[in-house]
Amino acid sequence: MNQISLSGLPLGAPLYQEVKRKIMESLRSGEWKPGEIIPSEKRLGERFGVSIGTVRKAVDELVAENILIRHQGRGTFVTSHTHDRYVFAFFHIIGQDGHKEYPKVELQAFASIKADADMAQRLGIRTGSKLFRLTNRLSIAGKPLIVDDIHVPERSFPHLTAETVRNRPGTLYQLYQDNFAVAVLRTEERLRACLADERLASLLEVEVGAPLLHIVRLALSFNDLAVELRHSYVNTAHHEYFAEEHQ
Amino acid sequence: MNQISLSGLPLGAPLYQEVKRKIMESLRSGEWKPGEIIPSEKRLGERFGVSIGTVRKAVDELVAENILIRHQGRGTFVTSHTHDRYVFAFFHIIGQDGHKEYPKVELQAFASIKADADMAQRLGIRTGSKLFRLTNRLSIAGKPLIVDDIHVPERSFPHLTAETVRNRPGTLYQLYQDNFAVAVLRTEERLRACLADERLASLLEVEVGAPLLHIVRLALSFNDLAVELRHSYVNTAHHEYFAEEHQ
DNA sequence: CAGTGGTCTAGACCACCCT
DNA sequence: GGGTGGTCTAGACCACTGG
Repeated sequence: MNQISLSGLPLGAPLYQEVKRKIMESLRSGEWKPGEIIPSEKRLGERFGVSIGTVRKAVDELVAENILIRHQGRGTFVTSHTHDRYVFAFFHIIGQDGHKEYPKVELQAFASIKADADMAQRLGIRTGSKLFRLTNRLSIAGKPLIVDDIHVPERSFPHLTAETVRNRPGTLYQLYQDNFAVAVLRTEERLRACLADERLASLLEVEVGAPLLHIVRLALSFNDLAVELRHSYVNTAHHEYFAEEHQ
Repeated sequence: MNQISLSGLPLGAPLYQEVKRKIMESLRSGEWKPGEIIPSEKRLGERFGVSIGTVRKAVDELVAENILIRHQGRGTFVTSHTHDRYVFAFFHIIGQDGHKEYPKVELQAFASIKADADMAQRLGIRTGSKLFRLTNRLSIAGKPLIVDDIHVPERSFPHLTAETVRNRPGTLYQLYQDNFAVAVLRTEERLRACLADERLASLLEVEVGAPLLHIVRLALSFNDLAVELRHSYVNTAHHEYFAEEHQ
């Protein structure tokens, strides 16, 4: 059996992994916040007692994971959720021409509910825990395109209200980040085809029984903590879900 | 306007990019074939007249792109399509339990056709060019799961026959690689929901009008050369398409 | 101009694999 | 043991940014 140190890294782990872990710890603790600059590589090397090359290797990995961003001549910054970034990273729906356009969002419903077994299992919480449930309708060019049923644990988003959601300046993930210090770093999506029921048909202005793309998205933060469970129903008559695989 | 050198890289490009380009050129030319070992980093440094660190940076990127694989103590190897690799990299369908199982494949049809405008545009060839069209049916536990309509340019796969396809030892991508020196490096997939027509209903043993996941996959090789266009129709009653996004 | 990240070098030492 | 990739260092120089 492998020995594991308190940090969660194997004993004798590379120095740069230790540095990376320490940087992530500072990010998680809020020492450096989204959008802010972090110390220069030289200073980080001094702080952790390693050479610049070792800091670079740690930062390289965090940049590859889109947690940090380097700007030559300016410095290294903590990645921040912005509208453009959201559209680039997490919004996978494109038009038939391959063009990506972010839709207009209308909040349809906001409620406090209790997690059923499926939700609880996916979110890693106890069945019966309190959740907020939001329903959004997304439209492009005035035509409904997507219905999102979004579930977030109340515990992570205390005192969230429909007004807060409705009046947010940017995307929902920006709201999570700015108002609740919850950083969405990664998503897992599971897709299937389904048929529109009456509610979806009405919201999406399609016939009952029309084919829809059903996406179950789990959004994760540091340490793979699940922060949001989202069911999206997409009318793919004139739009598609795009995915790329680099072997 | 930026100046571009003959190699396609901007003038004054980093040395390691030039090294990377030269390594890829050797891969494309077949100097090092899939599964084979390439020269050690020390030898590559001597060959290209750069330090080991620079070679490492070039190889790092090719490893990140899954074109090369490093094995500590053994050497660096050209990535080869194997069954496991295919399942890991390109087969995105998982069971409801999250388990990935590769299906049994039956060739249903094999024909020579001419590219229509849509196929030609996606494959980057002329309308009317000759294509092979293969139809596969994939089943798990004896139940039909996926129908694949596969189109490849005859030019890239001379003298391909149904027998060659039927008697291949591994996956289709292994056949491309081993018999035609065509390496699939990357795929782009576009997903939508559709309804089963009579042919699909019959092949997948579902009702006409059942919802299916329709995947249009474009497989690409070096220089983003399109090598295969594949329409997959998936019965997602008990399986899902899985995608992950790292912010 | 000073400070930052980006590139490149040269070499040391380690862990690992094969023979 | 000899060769390989993996880590780490120390320093030089370049390109870019901002004041």
